[in-house]
Amino acid sequence: MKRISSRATSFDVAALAGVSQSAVSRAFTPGSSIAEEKRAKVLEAARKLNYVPNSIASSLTTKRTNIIALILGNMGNPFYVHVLHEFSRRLQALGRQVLIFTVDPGSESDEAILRALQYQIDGVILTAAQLSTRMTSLCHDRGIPIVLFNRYIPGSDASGVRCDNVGGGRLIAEAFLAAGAKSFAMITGDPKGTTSQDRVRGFVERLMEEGIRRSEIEEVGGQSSYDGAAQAALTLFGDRARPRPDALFGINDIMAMGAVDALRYRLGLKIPDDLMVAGFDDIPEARRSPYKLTTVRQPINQMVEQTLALMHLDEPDRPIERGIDMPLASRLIWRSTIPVPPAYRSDIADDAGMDEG
Amino acid sequence: MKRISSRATSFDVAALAGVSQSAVSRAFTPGSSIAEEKRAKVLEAARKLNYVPNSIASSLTTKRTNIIALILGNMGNPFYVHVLHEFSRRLQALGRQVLIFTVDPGSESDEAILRALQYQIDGVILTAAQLSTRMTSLCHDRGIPIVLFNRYIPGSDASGVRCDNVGGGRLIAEAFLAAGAKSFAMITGDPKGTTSQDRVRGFVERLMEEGIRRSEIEEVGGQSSYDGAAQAALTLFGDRARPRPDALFGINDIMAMGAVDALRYRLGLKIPDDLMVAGFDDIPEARRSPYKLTTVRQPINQMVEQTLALMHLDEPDRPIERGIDMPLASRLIWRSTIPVPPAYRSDIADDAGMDEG
DNA sequence: CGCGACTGTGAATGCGCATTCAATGATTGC
DNA sequence: GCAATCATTGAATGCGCATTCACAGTCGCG
Repeated sequence: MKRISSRATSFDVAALAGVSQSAVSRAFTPGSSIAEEKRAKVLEAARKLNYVPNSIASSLTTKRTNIIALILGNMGNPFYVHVLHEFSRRLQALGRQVLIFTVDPGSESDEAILRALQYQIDGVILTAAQLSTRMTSLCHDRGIPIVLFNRYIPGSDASGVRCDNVGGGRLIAEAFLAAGAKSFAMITGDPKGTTSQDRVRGFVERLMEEGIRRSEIEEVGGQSSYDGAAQAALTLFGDRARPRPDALFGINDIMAMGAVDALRYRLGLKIPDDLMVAGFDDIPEARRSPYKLTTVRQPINQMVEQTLALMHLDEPDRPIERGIDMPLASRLIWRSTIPVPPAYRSDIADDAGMDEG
Repeated sequence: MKRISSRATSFDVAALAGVSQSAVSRAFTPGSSIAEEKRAKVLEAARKLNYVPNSIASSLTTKRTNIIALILGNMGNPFYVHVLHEFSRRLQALGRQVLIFTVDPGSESDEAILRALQYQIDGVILTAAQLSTRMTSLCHDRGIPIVLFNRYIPGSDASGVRCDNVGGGRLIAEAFLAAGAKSFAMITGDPKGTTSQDRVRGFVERLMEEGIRRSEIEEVGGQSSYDGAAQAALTLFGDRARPRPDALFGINDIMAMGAVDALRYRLGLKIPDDLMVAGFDDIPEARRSPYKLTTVRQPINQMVEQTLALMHLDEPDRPIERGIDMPLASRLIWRSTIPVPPAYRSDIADDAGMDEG
């Protein structure tokens, strides 16, 4: 059998149903003017022919493909996997589909956007990747909304959705201080990403308010992955000669998890007895028994919701909002990697009943 | 600014370059007959106009969209996330993109395939979901290859790619037996999936060869997730009155991990001292220190490779191979959740240097 | 020097559908 | 009962591009 075989077209259906091609098109277009009886006849004929409307052809006239490009920079971080899942679910419910573009973490996404543009996508969601202003205007000039997820780009026209990373960093510092920590370390991620930068900034800012000098806060950058963080933890804490910081901030949960495992299993440290640790994101994995990570929760659902709102897919003619950046509130989740000070006892996370889904 | 704004077309470019629209088309089609000098002129004009070829329009004539549908049934299992990542990378390298369809685990994927068909995708990869034969022929009739990944459907025309799950189940049983286990339990997943069924079958088969009766092998089904398995582990082992099996087979790694954590942290059991555990898949997470799961490795790269080969995207006119099902060999990875018998000492996994990527 | 074999080119066509337009019959309001 | 509205309908058109076709130069080889 030939690969390009007989796919019935709307004309074929029209012929079988004894109506015009217009009628077939109307039968499949909700809200268009067609007699119920005729529509039934058309659908019946379509069924007989195994007719499936060609949405590629239709988007040629409608200018809408119902495809959203999702540019993913770091699938190794479960946070983005959950984001992907959530977008896929929500967009499918809205009659849209997600077209995936993966790029190397931290690298330019220009090439991916160019490819996306060829598919005439209705919108772009960008996670974990850089973006040139040229690409932003390329999209905007065509009326295609582009939303930066979990990041922003200073001076960029593109709108972004994120949580208050600076505030979250402060919350972590606050928690460490409340638990009595005196010396601090950080494992940071992509130095070009505003997300990592902001978390560091809030964290450091708060510590400096307590008279701690920036130079006293040890920092090691790693690849934004479990293994990268494990490596970084070893370089930070592996040297027995140096005094050991008693609080470690992992810039995101997956890195904090890598650090925790390295500290425990490679260096034999007890957490939080020898050393307290915090993460950021509150990915489902952070709740699991081996970790019980104290962390800052990102409001993923709200963030997804706001992203969809910014794209206003149902009102394609509305002008695109430029440069919007309203950080959502983040919240500290107390678990077991920081000793809980009495004042916070009532805040301890009750993870029972929370399903990973 | 209007949402539908000026996207330059090949005619605009042609006008600016002083050539025909055909020439523009040729300039962007590798291997077509056009003078190098003219091509340069066209590209220059295209650059000036920010022209991006409309691949939607072109696929109307070429009948190829370069889009592959990936139907995902269980994003909660990291195994499928790695699969997604791998397909995305490989397909992008081949100039294709992945369109995501998520369905509820274990549910029918017919509706998703119908939606995929509307996008005139060039191929379908199906993971973790059921499939009716009607959909298979719908795809095949249109010359669209459909490959079942990590499963097969008995009597179906669709080809599949998977590893030898029966053999893998046997390997697990073998390992338990070699380590001296006498009583056995299983936590199984989707009862409709051949993957779970086959692993169980191989496992049970091997045990029965040793004179163990099927009825002696305890079994609890759970949702195919970390939490589902944790729950199942509690119902299996939570009852102190009953004698405790000394070997537990988690039908995949994520479930084995859920079980391990529940056993350790909820029931205070030591692994492998009180109880040995094995998983299946060898996801990167299984290597991590808290788990060090003894498991069966699925050859993901080979499986992806074979899937692409079955779709032979570059030879669209070649007839589609029907009902192919050649299980790939799987391999036992010894880690720490089963005591390693002397005979297997040399097989212990050396995970150093293996990066999660 | 001459004729077939090529290469490069533009005009024209069609891919499958949504939409516009004008026409039809049906229904309503007064 | 008559004009005015309304709901349906099909023919025709165009979306942006690849491809076919016919034609004009070019080249090679005898």
